[in-house]
Amino acid sequence: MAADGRAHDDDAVNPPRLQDVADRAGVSTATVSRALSGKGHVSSRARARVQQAAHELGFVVSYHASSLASGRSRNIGVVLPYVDRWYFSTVLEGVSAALTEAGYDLALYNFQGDRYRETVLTDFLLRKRLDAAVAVALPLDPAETDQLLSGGIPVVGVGGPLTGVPTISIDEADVGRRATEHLIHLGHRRIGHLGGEEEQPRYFAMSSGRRAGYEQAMAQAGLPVEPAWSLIADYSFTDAYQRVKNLLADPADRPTAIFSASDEMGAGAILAARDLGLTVPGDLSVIGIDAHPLGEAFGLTTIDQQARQQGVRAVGRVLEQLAGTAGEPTDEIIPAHFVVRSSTGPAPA
Amino acid sequence: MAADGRAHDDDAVNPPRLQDVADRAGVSTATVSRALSGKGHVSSRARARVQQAAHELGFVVSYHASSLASGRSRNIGVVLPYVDRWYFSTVLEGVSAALTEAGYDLALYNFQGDRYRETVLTDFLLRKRLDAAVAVALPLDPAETDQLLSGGIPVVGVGGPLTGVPTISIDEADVGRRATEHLIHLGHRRIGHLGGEEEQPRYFAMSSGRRAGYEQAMAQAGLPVEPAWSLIADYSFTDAYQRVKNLLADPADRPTAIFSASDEMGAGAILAARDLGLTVPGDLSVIGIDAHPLGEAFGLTTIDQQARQQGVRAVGRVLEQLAGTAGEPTDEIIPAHFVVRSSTGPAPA
DNA sequence: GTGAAAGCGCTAACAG
DNA sequence: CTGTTAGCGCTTTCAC
Repeated sequence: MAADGRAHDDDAVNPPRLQDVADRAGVSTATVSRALSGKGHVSSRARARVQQAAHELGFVVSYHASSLASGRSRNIGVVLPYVDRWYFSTVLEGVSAALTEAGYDLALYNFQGDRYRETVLTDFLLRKRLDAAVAVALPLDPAETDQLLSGGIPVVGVGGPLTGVPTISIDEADVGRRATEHLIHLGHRRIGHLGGEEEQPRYFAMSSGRRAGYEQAMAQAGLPVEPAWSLIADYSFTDAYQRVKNLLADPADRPTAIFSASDEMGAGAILAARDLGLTVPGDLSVIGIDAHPLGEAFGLTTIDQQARQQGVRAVGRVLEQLAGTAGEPTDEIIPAHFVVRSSTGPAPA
Repeated sequence: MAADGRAHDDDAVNPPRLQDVADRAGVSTATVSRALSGKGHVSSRARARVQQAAHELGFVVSYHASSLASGRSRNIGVVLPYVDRWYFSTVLEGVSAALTEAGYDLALYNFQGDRYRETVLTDFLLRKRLDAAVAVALPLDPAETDQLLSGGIPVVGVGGPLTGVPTISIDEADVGRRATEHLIHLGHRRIGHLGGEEEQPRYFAMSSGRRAGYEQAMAQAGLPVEPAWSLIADYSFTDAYQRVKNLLADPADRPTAIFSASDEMGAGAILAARDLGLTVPGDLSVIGIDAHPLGEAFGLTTIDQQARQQGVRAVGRVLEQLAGTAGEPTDEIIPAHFVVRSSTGPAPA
């Protein structure tokens, strides 16, 4: 048993407990707890012995026990309707990064459209294993919000209207207005809009803000909003491609520019135009919102909404609340910047 | 206080405990526990009273306490290198769905490339709050695998080589071979390949399997593998677009078909071809792998690798292991099917 | 079928 | 600065 590469002969069965570390370091469990958590005063000598012992034993605290005793779990829930769509997975990436950095675990709750909306809200979220929650683009109704809040934990929203909860987002209307004005300043007067699915208003309330900005800019410039040029797609490349292709099919009556509420749809619009033999931006200008990586190859002009950063900030806010250093529970606007590429240009003569 | 819409006047402060339910139902906490968990025998009368009381109190078990006492947490970890790339987010969606369905919580551990590889493996995964783990496309080295396994919990791999752990995946080489043969049977002899980044072999070992299948098919058909036509991209649309554009720029020496290891890259290749005035499939045929939604609008022929289903199956396997009903810890191959669209056609004369 | 009681492993007063 | 001592809320033998 001496030739064995592994350490001791008693390290097999049960994982070491706090008591084991205490015994080995010759102190009490209370001291071990303090030394390891950094809370409370411990002599540097004792601390060293404890750390040494803990290391030798390969000790790691049991989170269940720790959580039960302390009431805190270093675990934060992230609730979202989708996980396989660009905006959501990008926000998730940001949330995940910030949480890992802060030493928190991340519990993922995915509605999957509406499939588990009810289940997640009632069964999962309330098991009191969360210190806080981040809700991504979830326009919950008042009852549902109450439900979410009834856990008594801090909740921060991202990218969607969530009344009663501090929210991180871009200024949807402002972004819509600026995108439209960009086209107007290029001389376009026949400007169409590609917006999000209205049949899923619970999730895509954001698209209505962008549309509002578009209409506002058009009105301000004295330009008509042509209903036939207001397309509704499901935020996907393919759906936008198809709809825009239909829109552009009639040479006699089509816009010279399109403001798309998302880059994926914007890219689809560009492909549709090309497939009809139109040039971009010669015959049609397109601007999107997102800074989706796909836009690069299409030369898509866009407004970066910093999705990842939205997630990072949400975690920042949540941690502030947990630390008790939070200020007013105000909403926070993430700045959005233009990324001008080659899909927008002067209106054709 | 009677006009208050809410129930009792004592429901404010602390959440109800098992003891509260027991008191109200007139039984012991042991009976409540049995009745609510369904384990052990309880008279139907007692069960009814308990459920009634629990419902009235709005009782929900504390998972921390439950986990500490039972050693099980109904919480499963998912470890992956990215969360904002198609394959990973799609697998995650499948895992998430299956887990929610089974009543398990999902703890997300995201390496973010290599950024938190170490941290996740050492700090997070070992806190013993997981019943099992699913590792997605993580070619860990033996030491890391040991680390992952040292928690003593079942681990199932998805889509990547993970020696010592049962893995769910497609047959990479077979898929690469079939895709290539599809092109060969269409009469193509000048066939290029668009593969994954070799500089990230830890994650994209899968691409080497597809490449191997390609080379195998080419050899079997007596066709040469032209090194200049073997492109390496980073799995992104934009990078593929750029590289393929460069490849196709020389009319004198270019392939008539490309087998792309992913749909995103395949779509990028199609756009590149079009931007050079080439027609697809007239001048160039392209086939990808994935069934990525983006492929539809491009008419991209592909092989569906059922990414979501891979995630679902992984959960199935994990639950089997947890239930003790698992068979041999064998690897499992997910069938992959052709989805023929318009990007592949007869080789030009 | 049901209750009593002993923990699960850790934290947090409270003394000292 | 450190040890003692209660629990945290639930599960689970072990008797009855």
